[in-house]
Amino acid sequence: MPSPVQVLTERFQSALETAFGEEYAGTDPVIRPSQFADFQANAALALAKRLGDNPRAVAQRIVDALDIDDIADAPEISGPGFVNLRLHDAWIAAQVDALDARLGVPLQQPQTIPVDYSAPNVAKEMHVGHLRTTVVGDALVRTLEHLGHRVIRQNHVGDWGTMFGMLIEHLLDVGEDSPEALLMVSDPNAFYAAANAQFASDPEFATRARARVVMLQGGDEDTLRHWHELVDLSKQYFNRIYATLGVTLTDDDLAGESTYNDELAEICEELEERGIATISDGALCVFLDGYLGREGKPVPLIIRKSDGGYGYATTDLATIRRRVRDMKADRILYVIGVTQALHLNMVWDTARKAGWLTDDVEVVHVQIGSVLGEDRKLLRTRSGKPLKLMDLLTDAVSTARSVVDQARPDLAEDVRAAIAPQVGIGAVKYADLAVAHDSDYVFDLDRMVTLTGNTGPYLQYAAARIRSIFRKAGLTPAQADATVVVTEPAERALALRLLDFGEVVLQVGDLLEPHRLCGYLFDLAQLFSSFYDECPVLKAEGDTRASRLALCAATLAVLDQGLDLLGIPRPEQM
RNA sequence: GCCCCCGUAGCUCAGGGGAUAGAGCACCGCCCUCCGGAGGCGGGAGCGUAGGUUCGAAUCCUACCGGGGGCGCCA
Repeated sequence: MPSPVQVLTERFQSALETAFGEEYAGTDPVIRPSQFADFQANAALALAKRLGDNPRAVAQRIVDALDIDDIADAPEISGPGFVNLRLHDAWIAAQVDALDARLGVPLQQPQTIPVDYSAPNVAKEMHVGHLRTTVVGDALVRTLEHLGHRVIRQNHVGDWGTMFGMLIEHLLDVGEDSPEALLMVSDPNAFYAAANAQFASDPEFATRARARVVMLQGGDEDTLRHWHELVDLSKQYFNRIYATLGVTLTDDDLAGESTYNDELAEICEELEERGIATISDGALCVFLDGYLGREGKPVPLIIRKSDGGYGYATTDLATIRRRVRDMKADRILYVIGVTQALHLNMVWDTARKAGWLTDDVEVVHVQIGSVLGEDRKLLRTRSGKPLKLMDLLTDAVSTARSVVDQARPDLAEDVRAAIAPQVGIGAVKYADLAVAHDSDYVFDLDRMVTLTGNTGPYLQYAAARIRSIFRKAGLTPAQADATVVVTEPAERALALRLLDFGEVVLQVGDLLEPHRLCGYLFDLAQLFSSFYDECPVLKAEGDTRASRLALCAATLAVLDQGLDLLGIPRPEQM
C-alpha cells in the first residue's frame, strides 16, 4: 500500500516524462505537505530554468500531462508555480480500508546491518549516556528489522583491560559468592571502588593485581575462569537493566572487546608492515592527513601502546574488519556518543587505508548527544556523582506511580502498580527518542511523565483510550473492519495522516532518526483527539458508527505499531 | 591553536531549498452539561550577526560572535 506521497510522485513522474521527455522521468516532483491543500508539487519552479520557460507555464504543462482524476480534484496552480493537490475523500477512505497488517510500511531491499549500541563496561554502572545509546539503538534496530533488513546487534561491552587484574584479585579476596561479590550485580561501581581502594592502599594487593593482568593476557586457565565469573556477574547486571528497560539485547548479542583479542597483534603487524602505522615515542601509531591537534601536531591513532598493550582503537579496527569481511555488512551503524566522533573517523579512515573498509559499505556514526541536568551540565546527582541508572529508572517509576494514582484513583491498587513501570519507563525512553539523537537535552522527569504534550504517557494514554472505546463497544479492534467513509473534516484529517505512517517509518530507517516517528505519532494522537472530540463514535449510528470504529481501529493499530518500533510499552488501560 | 556539534517563542524542542517558520508547556481571553477533557477556539512573542549561492535560505557555503565537546599511550 504505497503512501499518498509515493502515489503522487509516480503520477507526476509519468507526467514529467510525457510533458518533457524521457530524461525527465526520474526527476523528483518535490511533493510536500501544503498549507493550502493536502499536498503540493514544487517541481515546476526548479525545472523552469532548465526548460527555459516560466515556472507557471511549466506547471501548466505538467498539469496538462497529469493523470490523477481518479484520486484527486483538478490540480490548481498557484503562486509562482506550485501545483496544489486535494485528494478525493473517497480515495483517502479507500486507502485506509486497504491498510493491511503492515500498515503501509514497505519491505525494503534487505541489507545486512550490524548495529553497535549500548556498550556498557563490566564492573561499572551504566549511566545516562548508556541509557540513550541503548534506547535509541534499540529503536533503530526494531525499525530496521521491521523494514526487512538483517540486523546484527553488536553489544560492544568493555570486558577486557588492565583493570581486570585488580578486579579478579578483589573477587578472590572477597569470595566468589560473597555479598561483596554480588555488588557486581546490584551496584557495580561499589565493587569497582572497593577494588580500586585496595589497589591504592595495599602494595601487596597491587603487586598481585599486576601479576594477574599478565596471567590473564597469557591465557592462564584459572585466571580466565575468574574473569568469566566477573563477566557473568556483569551480564546479570546488564540484563537486569535491559529487562527493566524492555530492550531487545540478549547474551547472544554480546560482542565484547575480549572477542577481538586474537586479532589485535595481527592487525598491528599488518599495518606496520604496510607502512600505514609507525612507531612514535614507543607506541605504534597511525598518522592520517587532515588530523591536527594542539599546536598543529598530527594526531595519532594509537594502536599499540608503548607497553605493548592494545587500546580501543585497535579493537574498533577489528570490529570493522569483522563486520565487513565476515558479516558482509552493507551498512554499519555505531550508536555512540558524539564525543567519539574524532576517534571513529580516524578508525574508519585507517580501515579504508588498509582496505578493510570499502566504498560499497556505508558506515554511520549515529551521534548520541549528552543528557544534561537543570544546570545544563552533564546530569549528575546532587552530590556531583554520576547518576546510577537503576536509581533513575526507579525514580521514573515512582513518579509515574503518583501520576497514575492521581489520574486513575478508580483503578485497583495492583492494577496501578502494574501500570506505573510501563508509564515510567515509557516516559524516559520516549524522552530519549523524541529529540534529535545528536542534540543534548535537559533531563526533566516531571515533564516526561505528564499526560499532556509530546510525551510517552500521552501516546500510551491515546492508545489506551481507544482500547477502552472497543471494550465499551464490546468489539475487538479486528472486528471493526467496516468500510471507512470520510465526511467530517476531523475524520478526513485523521484518515489522511494515517496514510503517512509507512513513509515516516521509511524515513526513520533511512535517516536513522527515531524522533521523526515520535513527532508523527504525537501528531496522529492529537488528530485523533480532535476527531474524537468532534465526531461521536459510540453514540453514532449505523454505517457512520461502524466507519468511525474502523478509523479508531486503524489509529490504534498505527499507534501500537509505532510505539512498538520505538520500544515503548503499551498499557491496556491507564 | 586545530577539528566536531550546536545557537529557532519566556521554557523544552520540531522544521528532508519552497508560499504567512510550528508544537508542547507557561501566560491572557472566550467556549463546550464531555463516549474517560490527552477538551475546543483566539492572542502576544522567535530563526546569534554579516555576507554569498539561488527565482526562492531557518535549511547550502564563508567569516565572525556565543555555548558545548574532542585533540598521544583510559575506553
